[in-house]
Amino acid sequence: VSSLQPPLQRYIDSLNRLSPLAAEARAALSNLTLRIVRVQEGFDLVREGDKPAESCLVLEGFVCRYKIVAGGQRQILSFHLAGEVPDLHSLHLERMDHSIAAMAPGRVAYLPHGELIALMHKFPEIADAFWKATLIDGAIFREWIANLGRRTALQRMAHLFCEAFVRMRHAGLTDGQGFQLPLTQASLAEALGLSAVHVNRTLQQLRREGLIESRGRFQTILDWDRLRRIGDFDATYLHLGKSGDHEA
Amino acid sequence: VSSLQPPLQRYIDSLNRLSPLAAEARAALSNLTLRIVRVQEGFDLVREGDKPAESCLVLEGFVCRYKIVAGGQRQILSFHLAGEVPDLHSLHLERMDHSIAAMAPGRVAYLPHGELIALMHKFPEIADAFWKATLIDGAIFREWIANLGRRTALQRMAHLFCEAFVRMRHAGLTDGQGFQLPLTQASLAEALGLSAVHVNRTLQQLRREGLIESRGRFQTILDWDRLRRIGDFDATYLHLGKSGDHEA
DNA sequence: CGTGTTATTGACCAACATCAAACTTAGTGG
DNA sequence: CCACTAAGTTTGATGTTGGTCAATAACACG
Repeated sequence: VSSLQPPLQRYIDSLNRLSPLAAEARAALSNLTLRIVRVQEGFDLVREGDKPAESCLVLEGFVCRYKIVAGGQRQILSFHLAGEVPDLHSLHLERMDHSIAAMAPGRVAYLPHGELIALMHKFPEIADAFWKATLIDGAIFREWIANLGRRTALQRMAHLFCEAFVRMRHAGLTDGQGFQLPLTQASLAEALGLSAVHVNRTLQQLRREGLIESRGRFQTILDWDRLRRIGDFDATYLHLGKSGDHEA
Repeated sequence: VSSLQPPLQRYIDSLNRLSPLAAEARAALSNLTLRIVRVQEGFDLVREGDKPAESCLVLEGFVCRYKIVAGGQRQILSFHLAGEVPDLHSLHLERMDHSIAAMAPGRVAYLPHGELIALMHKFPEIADAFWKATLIDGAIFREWIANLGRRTALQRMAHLFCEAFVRMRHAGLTDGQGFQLPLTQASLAEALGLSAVHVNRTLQQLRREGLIESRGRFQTILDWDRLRRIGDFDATYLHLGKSGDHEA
């Protein structure tokens, strides 16, 4: 429907970094049919139990995957920026085992599975890149398991800020040491396995210690090196290539 | 090197269930070169930081993936039975972001990446099955994130027992409601993000309430239905096909 | 300006960790 | 077959982290 969606271009570039794509492959990707939807904060792009026939590319905004557990509480599983496809796995896994929600107003493009599959058959490099993208997803999940299982609140939060910063910087969404994190403290709590109150206190501690600064939802990292050490953060698991680490 | 390794056969069967394989594809898989290694408990099959040129198939025993965090503590990320390949992802992710260790004496077969890649080129169904296997891995990680983030010690443990039981039953490793779980309470603690002492107490609670029975490392599930409810367990995420749920 | 959401604070509580010791079990060598 | 040992399990006492509840303050938006 549309050409020249910059986030689609970013997605193609990121695939190309994972597995070099021929020019025709890139062209074919940029001609995918996009069903574009504008989303409000809180809108579920996909729901647990669905059997989707499309995957979604985030065009604008900020998206998370989550599960609801017994007591009705929510656990956030991952965050996704513009230019990412959070549910590529639904190509192969019929039924969604979690939901995907917008954390901020934005736009997403649904990509038909049929076309994606056709592209993979035609261009094996695309299949490789898709697979590799889902593997990196898995690597991030593993790091989150370690984060939730073995780190204190302060460490977890520091780690999350490090991951957010590195990923946003890689996507060109940072402004120096600052970046927009469109999350309420309650959502942060759902990602970190903490209560909202404790998130508030932990955040204050990070600020008190001069590690970060918050101006509304805009966060600035004041002492990257110490933040990284506290959060026990090592960007290897993001598999971003050379730019894995960071100089303040 | 060897023919007729039953665990290899089981692995091929499980791939075949994920994506139907032609007879020649199955034959080709069964002719893979196997570098068989006998492992002691505690042995690292693969180490974080490695750039492996092989993936490993568990032939016998019980294996886990883990990460070491800042304080030197270990977080277990997943368990793997005989007939599973815990590090298929290393086909595409150059550097290991975690380690894999034997939790019990056993045997593993290392499969050369080169041969696996050749098979994927020759038989696209194999590539599909491999990919899908790694996606299921990811689904299990997601459930573990929810488990660690939002459930109490008792719920987590119940959930882990449910997952272990269902997976083992699916692999034909159960004896009625019983199964061998070759884990110390300390390892259980490393999987559940708890202390060993608290694992002990929680285990006692499960026993006191008539949910499970432990005879050494042999566990018997006494009240599946209640255990499942307590652990908030729904086998969908295991993507095992029809036999997802269970009748006591 | 209201009005609803989000952030912050305080008081109190529960879950789980830590430490240290005793007890049990499974191996091992004599 | 027994004694010895090391690993794993169990227990008790105590400490800490983080949760819960409830109220207030700060924003954001129409």
